[in-house]
Amino acid sequence: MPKVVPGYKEQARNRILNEARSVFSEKGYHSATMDDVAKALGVSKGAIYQYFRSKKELFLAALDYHAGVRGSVVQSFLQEGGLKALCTEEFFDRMREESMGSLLLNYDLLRVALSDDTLRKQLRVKHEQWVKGVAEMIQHSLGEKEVSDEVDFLSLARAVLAIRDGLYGSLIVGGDAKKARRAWSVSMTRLLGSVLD
Amino acid sequence: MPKVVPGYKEQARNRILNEARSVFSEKGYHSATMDDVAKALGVSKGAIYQYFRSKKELFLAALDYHAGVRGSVVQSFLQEGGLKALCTEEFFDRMREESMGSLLLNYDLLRVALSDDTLRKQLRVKHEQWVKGVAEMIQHSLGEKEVSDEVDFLSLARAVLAIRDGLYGSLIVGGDAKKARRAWSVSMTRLLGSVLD
Amino acid sequence: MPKVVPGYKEQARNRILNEARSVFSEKGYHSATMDDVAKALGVSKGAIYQYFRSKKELFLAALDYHAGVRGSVVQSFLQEGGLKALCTEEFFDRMREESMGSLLLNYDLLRVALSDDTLRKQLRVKHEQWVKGVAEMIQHSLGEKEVSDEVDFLSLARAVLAIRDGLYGSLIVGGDAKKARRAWSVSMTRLLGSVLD
Amino acid sequence: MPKVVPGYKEQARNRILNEARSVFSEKGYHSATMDDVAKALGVSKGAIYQYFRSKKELFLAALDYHAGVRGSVVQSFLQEGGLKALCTEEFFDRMREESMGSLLLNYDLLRVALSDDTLRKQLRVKHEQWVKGVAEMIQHSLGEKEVSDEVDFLSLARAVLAIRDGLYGSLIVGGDAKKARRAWSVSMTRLLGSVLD
DNA sequence: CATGAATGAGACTTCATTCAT
DNA sequence: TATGAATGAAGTCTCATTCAT
Repeated sequence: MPKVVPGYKEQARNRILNEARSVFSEKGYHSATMDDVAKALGVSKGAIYQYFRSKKELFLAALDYHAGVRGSVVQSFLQEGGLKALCTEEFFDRMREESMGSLLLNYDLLRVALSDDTLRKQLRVKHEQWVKGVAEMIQHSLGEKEVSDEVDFLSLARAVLAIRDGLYGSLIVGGDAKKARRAWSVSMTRLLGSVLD
Repeated sequence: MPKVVPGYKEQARNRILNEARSVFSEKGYHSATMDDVAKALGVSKGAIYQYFRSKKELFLAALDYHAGVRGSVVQSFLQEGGLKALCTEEFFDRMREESMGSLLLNYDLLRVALSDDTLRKQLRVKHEQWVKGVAEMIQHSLGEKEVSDEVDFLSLARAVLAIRDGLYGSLIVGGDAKKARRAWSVSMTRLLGSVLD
Repeated sequence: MPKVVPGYKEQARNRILNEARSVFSEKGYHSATMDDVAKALGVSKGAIYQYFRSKKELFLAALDYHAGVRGSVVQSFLQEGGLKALCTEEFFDRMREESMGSLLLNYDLLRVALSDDTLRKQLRVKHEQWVKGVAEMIQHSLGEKEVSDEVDFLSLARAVLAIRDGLYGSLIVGGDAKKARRAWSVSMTRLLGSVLD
Repeated sequence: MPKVVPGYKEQARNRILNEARSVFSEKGYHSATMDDVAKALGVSKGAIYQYFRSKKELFLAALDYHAGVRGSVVQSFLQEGGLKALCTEEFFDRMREESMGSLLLNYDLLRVALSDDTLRKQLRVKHEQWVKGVAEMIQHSLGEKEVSDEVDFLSLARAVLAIRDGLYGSLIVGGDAKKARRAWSVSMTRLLGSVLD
C-alpha cells in the first residue's frame, strides 16, 4: 500500500482530463496553451507532464474520457423513452448539453486525425458503433410488428446522426436553437414516422 | 497605373487563393504555415503579404473565393433536376466533390469564427441564406399542388443541410462513401417524399 | 508561491532591466534587438518575455527603473548645497554621470512617445514635476529675503532644465565637456545670480 | 544638351529631399518606410533609389538639405532686430516653426551618428559654427561699448542654444508652448540683459 | 527613367517541453 | 511529486533593396 491515497493518481488524472476538455473546448486545441490548462487547474505546467507525455496525448485522452460519459447519458435517456423520446425537442436539448463542447473538439480532433491513420480508424469505428446502436434501436422499436426488409435501418441511423451533427454545427455559428430544435423534431418525425406508426 | 500586364495582380491573387485553399485544406489552418503556402506557390513569403494583410485574411479570402464557385455549381445542378435531383445519390456525389475540401476548412473556420463576432454573424447569415434557398426550392417543387400550411419548409430545409454536413463529416474520418450516399438518398426520399408525391 | 528563492524574480527582473538599459543605450531602441539583450544577459530570448510582455514594455520599464535612481542622486546632492551647488561645474559633472546614458534613451523615448498619447502625457507630467521641484528650490533659496512677485520662478526653472538638456545634447555629438561645463556655471550664475545675492 | 529639362534631376532630387524630410520627421527614421516616402511623393519606391543609394543616404541628405534653409531663415530674422529680437517671444515662435521637425530628426540623427565618426564630427563642427555665430552676434551687439574681457561670449552662446534645444524638447512631449515661450524671453533677458544695457 | 512585384534577411513573439530545485 | 524559470524551435509579419518590364 502506498503512503499516498490509493487512487490518488487516478483522481488527479481525471481532474486534469475534465479541466483540459473544458479549456480545449473553449479555446480550441491550437489556441489553448498548456499554461491555460495548468492555470485552470491551479497547478503548474510541469505537473501535467507527469500524467501526460504531450499536449496531443492530453487532448486525445480528454476526448476519450468524455466520450464514454456522454454516450452513457444519452443511452440512458433513450432506454426510458425509446424511439419516440428521440424525436422530441427535449431530447435534442438534452443531448445538446452533452455534445456541444465536444462537437467543437471533434472538429479539432478531425484535423489531428487526418494525419494519424490509427486515430482516424478509431474514429471511424466509433462512429460505426453509434450507427449500429441507433439502427438497432430503431429496429427494436418496430418490435415484431413488421417485416424489416423494406426498411434500411442503417441508412436511417446514419441520417439521424448526420442531422444531429449538422444541426449542432449550425448552432455553433449562432444559429437559433429554437429553429434547430424544431428542425430536429420535424425531420425525425418524418424520417422515423412511418416506422413508428 | 502599372506598366505590367493589366489584371496581373488579379490573377496572382487568385492563384494564391487557390493554392492557399489547397494547403489550408490539407494541413489545416493552424498547422499550415505561410511558408507552406509560399512554397506551394513557388514564391517567397513576403510576396503573399502584398496581396493579403495576414494569414487570417488569406484564409478567409480563400474560403470566400471558393464558396462562390461551389454555390454556383450546386445551384445550376438543381435548376435542371429540381427537388428530385436533390434526392439522388448522384447529386450527393456531385456536391461532395465541391464541398469536401471546404468542409474541413469550415471546421477551421468555425474555430476562427468563435472569437470573431463579425465573422460569426456572416456565417450565420450565409447559412440562413442557404436554408431559405433550399426551403423555397422545396416549396416551389410543390407547385400549386397543395396547401403549404401543413409543411414546415424551413425546418425541412434545415434538416436537409444538416444531413449534408453530417454525412460529409462522417466521410472525413474515412466513412464509407457508398453508405453515406445511400443514407442520403434514403433519408431525402423519406424527408421530402410525401412532399413530392 | 514559488519554491525557489524568494525575491528571485525581482532580482532577475532588475538584472534584465539593467542590461536592457545598457544595450538600448548603446544601440538605440530600434537597432537593439531582443536577441542583443538576451545575449548580453546570457539567456534565451524567451526568458525575457517571462518578465516583460514586449520590447516596448521592456524599454519603458528600463527607463523608469533608472529614472528613479537618477532622480534620487541628484536630489540628495542638491539638498546639501542648495541653489549654489546647482550653479557649480561640479554639479554639472555629477548630474552628467547619471544622465548621459539616459539622455540618449530619452531621445528614443520621445520618438516612442509621439505615437502614444498615454506615454506622452506621463512624460509631460514628469517634466512638470521637475519644473516645480526646481522652482521651489529656487524660491526656497530666496528665503524670506525678498518679495517673490517680481521673479518668475517657474520660467527660470524651465530655463534651468532646458539648459541642462541642451548642453547634454551637445555633448552627445562629441562637444567639449569643459566648455559645456563652463557654459553651465556661467549661465546659471547669470540666471540665478540676482536671486542669490 | 540632354533632351530632358536641364536641371530636372536636380529638381527631382530636391523634391524627394523635401518630402523625405517631412515623412521622416513625422514618423521617425526607423518607423518611416521607403514606401511611405514614395507614397508621399506619388512615385514608386524604385524611383527614389535612382537618386539615393539607400535609406540612410536619403535621410542624411534630407537633413543636410534643410539645415541650410533653416539657418538662413533664422539669420535673416536676427539681422533685422539684433540681439533684442532674439529675446522676444516672437523670435522663439518663429524659430520654432523652422526647428521643431528638425529637432526630432536630430534625435534620430544622433542615433545614426553614434556609430559613424565622420558624421558625428560633422555635427560637432556644425554646432560649433552656430555657437560662434551667436557669440559674434552678442559681441557685436555690445559694439565698442564695453570691454569684452569680462564676458564669456562663447559660454553665453552655448547656453542660448542649449535653452533653445531644451525648450523645444519640452514642447515635443506636449509641453505648454506659452510657458516655454515665456521661459525663453525671461531667461534670455536675464542672460543677455546686462550685456544689452 | 519609372514601375512595383518579388525577395530574403531578420525582427518580434509564442509555446511545448525540460529540468534543477 | 510539484514548481516555474528557462529553452529553442518555429511562426507571423516587415521592409530595404533589386530587377524584369
